[in-house]
Formats: sequence, structure tokens, C-alpha cells
Amino acid sequence: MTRRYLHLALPSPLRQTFDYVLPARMALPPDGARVRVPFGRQEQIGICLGSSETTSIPEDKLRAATECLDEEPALPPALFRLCLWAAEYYQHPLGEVFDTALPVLLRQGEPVPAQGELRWRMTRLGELFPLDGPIRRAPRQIEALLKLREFPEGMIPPLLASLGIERPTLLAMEKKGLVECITLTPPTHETHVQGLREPPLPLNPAQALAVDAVNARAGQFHPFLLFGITGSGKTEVYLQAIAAVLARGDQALVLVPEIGLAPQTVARFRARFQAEIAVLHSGRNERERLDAWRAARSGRAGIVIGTRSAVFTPLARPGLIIVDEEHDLSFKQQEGFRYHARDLAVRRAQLENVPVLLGSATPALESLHNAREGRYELLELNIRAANATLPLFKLIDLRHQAMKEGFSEPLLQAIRATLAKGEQVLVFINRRGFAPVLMCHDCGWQAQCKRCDARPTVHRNPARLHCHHCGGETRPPVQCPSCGSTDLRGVGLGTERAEDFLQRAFPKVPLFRVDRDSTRRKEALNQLYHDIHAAEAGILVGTQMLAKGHHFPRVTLVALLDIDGGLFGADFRSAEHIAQLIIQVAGRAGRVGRQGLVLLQTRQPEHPLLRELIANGYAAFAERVLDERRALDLPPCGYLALLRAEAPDAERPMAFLNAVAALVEGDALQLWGPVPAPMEKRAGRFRAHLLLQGRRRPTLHAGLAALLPRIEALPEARRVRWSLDVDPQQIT
DNA sequence: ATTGGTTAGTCC
DNA sequence: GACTAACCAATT
Repeated sequence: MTRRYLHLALPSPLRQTFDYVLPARMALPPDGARVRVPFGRQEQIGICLGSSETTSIPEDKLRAATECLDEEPALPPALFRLCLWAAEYYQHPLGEVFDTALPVLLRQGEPVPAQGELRWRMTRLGELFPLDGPIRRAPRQIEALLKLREFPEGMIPPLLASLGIERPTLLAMEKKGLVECITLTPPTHETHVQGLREPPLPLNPAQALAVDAVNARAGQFHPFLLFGITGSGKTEVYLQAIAAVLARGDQALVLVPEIGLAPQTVARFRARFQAEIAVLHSGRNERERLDAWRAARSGRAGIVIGTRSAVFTPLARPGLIIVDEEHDLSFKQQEGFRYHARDLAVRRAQLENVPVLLGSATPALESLHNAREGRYELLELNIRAANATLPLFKLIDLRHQAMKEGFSEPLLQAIRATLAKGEQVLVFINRRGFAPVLMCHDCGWQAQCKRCDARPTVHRNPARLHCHHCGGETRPPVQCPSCGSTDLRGVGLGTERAEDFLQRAFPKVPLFRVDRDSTRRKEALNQLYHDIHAAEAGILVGTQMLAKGHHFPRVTLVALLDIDGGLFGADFRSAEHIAQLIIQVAGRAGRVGRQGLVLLQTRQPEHPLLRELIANGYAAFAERVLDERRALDLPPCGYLALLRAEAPDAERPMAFLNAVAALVEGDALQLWGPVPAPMEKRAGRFRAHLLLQGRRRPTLHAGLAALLPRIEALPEARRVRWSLDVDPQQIT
């Protein structure tokens, strides 16, 4: 009899598979099933990739698999193939890809189907057992036997306990073979509840067109880009497209940015649909995640809403995938397996044969490019719902302006006028804390983080120097360590200082600060939103948090205090990101029939991209940026991968990357670097990177696939922590 | 002499 | 990544 060998992916950073002997007692596991195996001197759970009758591993190294955990694969075929594809595309070890795709409890060996209900039931012997036989001196057992004969389907433990039948009695009877304990396995495929709780809202023609377009592609792969200005009713398009999916008995998967999964988002879905909604985000514990995962896989949940990693949730009957705010950076995992959930969602839709809908008011240039090249169908929503007009943009030239704590006089006048009308003002600053730098007024000394090449931010209440890069906190010095002066001052502007200043400038006006520090406490954010809605005139000061998701109907003036940093960032995507931020923040204003005003303070009022954005909108801006990208072969018109390395000293990362650079032959891949990272030292480690550029996607990928085994073989590779980032979003 | 820190090699 | 053996060093 020939032996079979299993090929397994194990959860380790090794880019290879491992072969094990399939023991005679074990049935052949299907692809995607979990198999427990000995690995080194410990045990691991691997994923089955297939089997064969031969192996290249010498006999003395081979070991036998311990057990198979799944009759049906833990990862259904489409997801299994998505993982294989992703491992290849991102050049990441397959075992770690599976690790990301599966809930932690499944990786630890929990069964895939939900644990069934426990029941005690009579056996065949028990049915026929004479009561005057050997049992006659055990009255409790007789009592139990009589009761169980009334319930041939078995009885649940609480019911037995209520009748005074105890567990020890049952265990004794089990030993004699009179009763047995069974678990009822729930059906693997369930159907979700259908129907609406509330009627759909009426659609404008553009929305109706979008819903019809998506519905027309049911059951086939077709990517859509829903480009809808803020307030144009994208969510209603999602809801009605989902309604059609549910009516067919299928399921919808909705991916949202990390911040987007606020309770009110889920509440809106729950209010509309009767179907069970499985919610997956970082705030849920492992048990809740597994429950949601099972509800999705069994088909019981009609809708699955989740953040990035929810793209790996199995669906019994997939019908539609939606990625809301598809431009959002939180869809890209920034460590370990650096996948992009939006891109995987498109690939998954292809494997599942379902349409995929990417929605945004400020689409990523990648997506706009795909739409322009005809790979995605563009659906546009240009009209704001509820008769709201678009806000008016104005630049405030900060040159030759007297400034008060970051506020120019024209801005203060506009704030005053808005408050006088009983309306609200939103002040956006992309920096939390009091001031970004602590400086000595006498000698110019600046506080420096010990573990990073960065200056810690000054915070008040409590007074702290807080490094936002490593999380380190210290007490601010009383005296300058350099000259001994006590005149240490915070320089620059953060949300705390703006709050301080505005409180003094407008003492009678309610003021709300919205940033990570003011909303750290659970429920604090909801309370803030509630208070803001309840207030009349008022000022909101905050960071990016104000730009995402939530809408403030009373805000008619939006002020962005300093956009110049974003316009000239180190990253080639800086302009794109600041434009998205400007449009998203502006979108918070003026929806209730009142014209909103957006004021941008800048020292670069002539900046051509900025002028294009505020004069002609995001689409026109994007066209110009795309032209620039094309000229430089930058994404989405060229393709990048970033090889990062870090170590406790500055030499080893550079030595490693130089060794890698020496491996690259031919001119298919252009190399940029290696160079130290923009912030070389971070959290006590020195970082450097090497950028690889290919003019075409297949060129880049072929180059990477050839390069990786050779990188792994480098002795320098063992002396650094290195990682490859395919399609990097942030070059930092 | 011990222990602690680093390095290189293995894991089917 | 987890683990181990081997090596070197400076602390009892």
C-alpha cells in the first residue's frame, strides 16, 4: 500500500510548505482543511494545500500528521484561492496569510461548526432494559429511565436538572450503556431572514441608475466605482443594492474604514433590514468574532459589515461586496502581511463571481485610473440630496497676515459672523496636543525624543511631552537642559492650544474638542456628538476624526488652519491625501439648505493643484495629479514595492539593503536607494528602505518573485528585521 | 564556574 | 517565529 503525503502551510514566516505522512486512520483532508501536526518540539495547526504519493523529503525527517480538524475546509474554495493569490501577489508567507484570514479561535483548533446543543438520550439497550433487572435497586436510575423513555429525541441538561435527575446518575447509566450524551450539529447552511423594517427612501435619477446598474450584474463579476460627492446619498444606494441581494436570498459583505464602524452606521443598517447583521471590527473579542464568522459562513447573517480583515469572512451565498470610503488608508494593513482590503475585495469578487461596489467622494487615484481605463464602471452622483448646496471654498493668504495663535484676522471675523447667526464652526487642525515643539526661548534648544528622530508634542492637563511615534511620555523639564533658562515655550499649534485660544476669544460659546485624547474614554465620542447636535451656535475643534463619517448639520463654516504641511509632504501621495482631507472635511458643512463656507489658511495661495481643487473640484484635481504620476511612472501609472529593514543600529539595515541592491540584475526593475527612512530612528530602531519600481505590473512581480529567495539566502537578512511592502501606501 | 547575551541553524 | 546549540564575555 502506498503512503500519501500531505502538503501543508504552517503559521511561520518560512516561505515554504511542509510535507507530512497521512496516517492510515486519517481520512484525506480537503484543500483548506486544518491539520494538527508536530513541528519541531511543539505542535502547530497547518492548512492543507493538497497531497501526493511522493515527497522530496528524506524518510528520517518525515513525521506523521496528528489529526484533521475539518471535514469541510475551514476556508471555502473561493477564500482558499484568495489566500493563495494574496500570498503570491504580496510575496508574503502563505502560512501567515492563512493566519490573517482565520479567526484566532479557529487557528487554535476550535471546531468550525458552532458547538451543537447537548442532549441526553436513551440507547437501544436502555429502551429494552427490564426495570426489575439489575437496575431495580437504583431508584434514581429507574426514574431517569422512565422519564427519558417519554422523550425519544433526548432531553437537555437544564430540563433533566429541573426534574431532579443529576449528572452523576446519568454518568453511571452511560457506563452501563443505557443512555448516551449527544450533540446536535446545527445545519451547515442556513437561510437568513428577509424583508425590510422600514421603506426605502425615494431615489434621485442618478441614485436609481446606480442601483439598477449594480442589480443588473447580479451573479457576475463586475467592478463599479461609485463617485458621489458628500451628501449625495451613497449609503442609500448601498442599502437598496443590498435589499435586492437579500431578496434573492444572497448575502452582502460591506467593508468600512476603521473609524466608519460607529454605532450609527450599523444602526442605519439594522433600522432598514430584518436580516441578521454580523459585525466584525477590532473592538470585538475573539468569541464575538468567531460567532460573526460562523453566522456569515452558515448563511444565517444576510449582511456582514466589517473593517479591513472582514474581507476574509466566508459567505455561504455571496451576492455583493461593497467597499465604503474606498480611498481610506485604513484598508491597507501597515505591518506584517501588508494587504490592501480594497484590492483584495475586487479580487475576491472576481473569484466569487459577484459585483463589487467601491464608493467614495474622493476616490483613490488608483480607482479613478481603473475607471478611466475601462476596468471599473463609473457611477456618478453629482447632486446633493435634501436640496443642500455645495460649500464655497476660499483661500486665506497667510503671508503678510498678523496671526493670533494660528488664526488670521479674516478667519476670526468669519467665525464671529457665523456664531452671530447661531450657526456652528468647525476648526480643523491635523495635530493633537498643545504644541508640536517645546523650545527654549533664550537659546533655541528643542526637546527631542530619546527613541525617535522626532520632537515630542507638548500636552497640557496633565503636562507631558508625548512622542506620537513611539508612544513615549516624559515630564517636561522646568529648566532648559542646555542654558538653564526657565523660559520654555510650546511652539506651533495643536488642538489643545486652539481650544484654549478659542475659549478665551469666544468665552460665551460652547466649545467641543474632538480628537483621540478627548474621546479616549468609551462612549465619550458619542456623548460629544450628542452635545454638538443639541447645541445651537458653537465651535468644534479637532483632527481627522472630524473628517470621517459623522455629519454636523449646524456647521456652516469650516476652517482648515494649516494645509501647507500636507501639500509638501515627503510622500508623492501627499497632495492626493490633503485633497481628500480637504474635501472630506468640507463635506461636513452646510447640508440643510444653507450655503457652507470653507476657509483654507495657506502660505501657498498660488499652488496650482490647490487652485484646481477649490476651483474645479476633486475630479479635475485628480486628472492633473494623474498626469504628473504618468510622467514619472508613479502609481497608478507605474508599480512600486518597498523593501524595509530595521535594526538596533544604523549600519545593518543599510548593509542588508545594499546587498539586496547588488542582487538586482537587468533594467526591468529600477532601484531607488537604499536610503535611511524619512525618520531614521523610531522607537529605538534604525530604519532604511529600498524602493523598487517597475513600469508594468508583471515586470515588477516577476522581478520580486525571482528576488525573494535570494534575499532570504543573504546572511545579512538574518541580522535585520525586514519586510516587503507591495503597493506601499506610505513611504515612511 | 556560572549566567546572559548574541548568532546561526533547523523546523517536513 | 520558536527553539536550540554554540560561542564569548564579564560577573560571583
